[in-house]
Amino acid sequence: MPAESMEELVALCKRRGFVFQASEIYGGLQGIYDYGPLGVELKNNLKAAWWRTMVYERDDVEGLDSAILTNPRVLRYSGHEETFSDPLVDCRVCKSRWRADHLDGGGCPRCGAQDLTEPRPFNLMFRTSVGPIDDGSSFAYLRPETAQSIFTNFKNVLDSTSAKLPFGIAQIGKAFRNEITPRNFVFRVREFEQMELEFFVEPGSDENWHERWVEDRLAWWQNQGVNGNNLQLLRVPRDELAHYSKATVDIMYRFPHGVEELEGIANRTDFDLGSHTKNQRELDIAAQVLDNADSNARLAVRRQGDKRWTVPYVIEPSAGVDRGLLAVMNEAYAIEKLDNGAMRTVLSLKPHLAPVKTAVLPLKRNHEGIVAMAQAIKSSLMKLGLGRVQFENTGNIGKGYRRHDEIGTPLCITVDHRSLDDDSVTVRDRDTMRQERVGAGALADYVRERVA
RNA sequence: GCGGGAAUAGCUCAGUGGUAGAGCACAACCUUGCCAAGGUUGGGGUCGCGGGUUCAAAUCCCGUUUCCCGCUCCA
Repeated sequence: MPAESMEELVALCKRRGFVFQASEIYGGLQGIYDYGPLGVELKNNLKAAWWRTMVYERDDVEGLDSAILTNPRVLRYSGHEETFSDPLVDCRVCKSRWRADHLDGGGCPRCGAQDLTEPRPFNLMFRTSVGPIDDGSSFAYLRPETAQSIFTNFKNVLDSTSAKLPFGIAQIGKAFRNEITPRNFVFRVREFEQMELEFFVEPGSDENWHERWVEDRLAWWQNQGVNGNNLQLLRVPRDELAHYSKATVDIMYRFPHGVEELEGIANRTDFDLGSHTKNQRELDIAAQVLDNADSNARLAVRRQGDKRWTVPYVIEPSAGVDRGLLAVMNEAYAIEKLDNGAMRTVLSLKPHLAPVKTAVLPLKRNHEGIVAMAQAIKSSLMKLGLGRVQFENTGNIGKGYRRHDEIGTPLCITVDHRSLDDDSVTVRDRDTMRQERVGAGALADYVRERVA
């Protein structure tokens, strides 16, 4: 049962330390958020799951971690300087906002009024000055997507790994967009994190690969605990496609605020490599690209047989980390009525995503023997390297369970009087609330099987 | 950026011009010992921020920031 509203999730995130408003003590900053102690664990786990699937479990993908500050030329030839800078005008009569380049000069398209504001450039890309002198002569953009630096590193990766088509380059990292309206918690924010794969294929095989990636990505989200009923595919209409795209399929998720994009899988054709390559005229580039006199690299592969240079097509599965976190949290969230009539909030996250893997609770708070044994078990579990193990000495076992239900801890291990006699503990399952008696010696395997 | 709503303790809220409150949560101790238990005690708020009106402002006025809801963008 997902949350009824975004507010419920926001409240839980704040209360338990998943997500905070950035710069909060100074009034915050619109569309910017910080991840707290549990949020960073959940986010890291989600990213690790993506990396495992996209890089470790394949032999045709390499990883990359490139810089955020980007030479403006990259974003000029990528088309971002052109398309990410929209002059906007406001209608003073009906208060609507329009892109100046979409107006035909006949006034406001809605009410026809001529009382429009002057077009104001609205740059969706952040820029910052580089070097000690801030006179605008030397600046860099904060990348608006992680994709471009994958393209600009195409030759580096190709030359250093002997990759052959089809192959991909994966990257997880921050990107920045000066959104007009940040909204809906961490759904649309100005500083966000992307998980992007650029998968390079032979032209002509692109449509097949596109379909395959859509299926793979849909399956992946379900493996993260997202119910397939809350996912749907949207084939983006031709007139709404991004400037680089031949076809895009969005994976839409039923967020608390509505059905919106969780991941986009685009067929970027040879637009990007074509845009960034030198000697464009010698290559057979299908996409319309800017003449490029600045690039010093040929971003193409040479076919073995006829020795022709080919600019690969690119299939791009591009997912939002923050949105993903919101989705898996929302899916896991439930408020349940217990047999005794009390309520509990439970976050039934998949164990591999849970911020805390196990909690160890002494049944009696001030009992030296029980507390010492619980602490010993905590350190031994910690050494398994499965993730966070928390020692929870609340003095009230029920409260401890409630707390760990709410943050999604899959297993709670309780040390009681009997533990001191027979060296066993009870392990309580988050979802069923059932307990099992486990010998301390068998605990490591028991836990490993269930939370790894 | 425009229009509408909101902001008081960690949370949920009460408090309509006169010395900031409750419940829950949190901390300590006692009791209990497997699903938010009981008792005692305690910490915590310049009422989002800035200005104005007033003898006096959480309260009235103006501005501002952030969040939420509608218009534009999209991972």
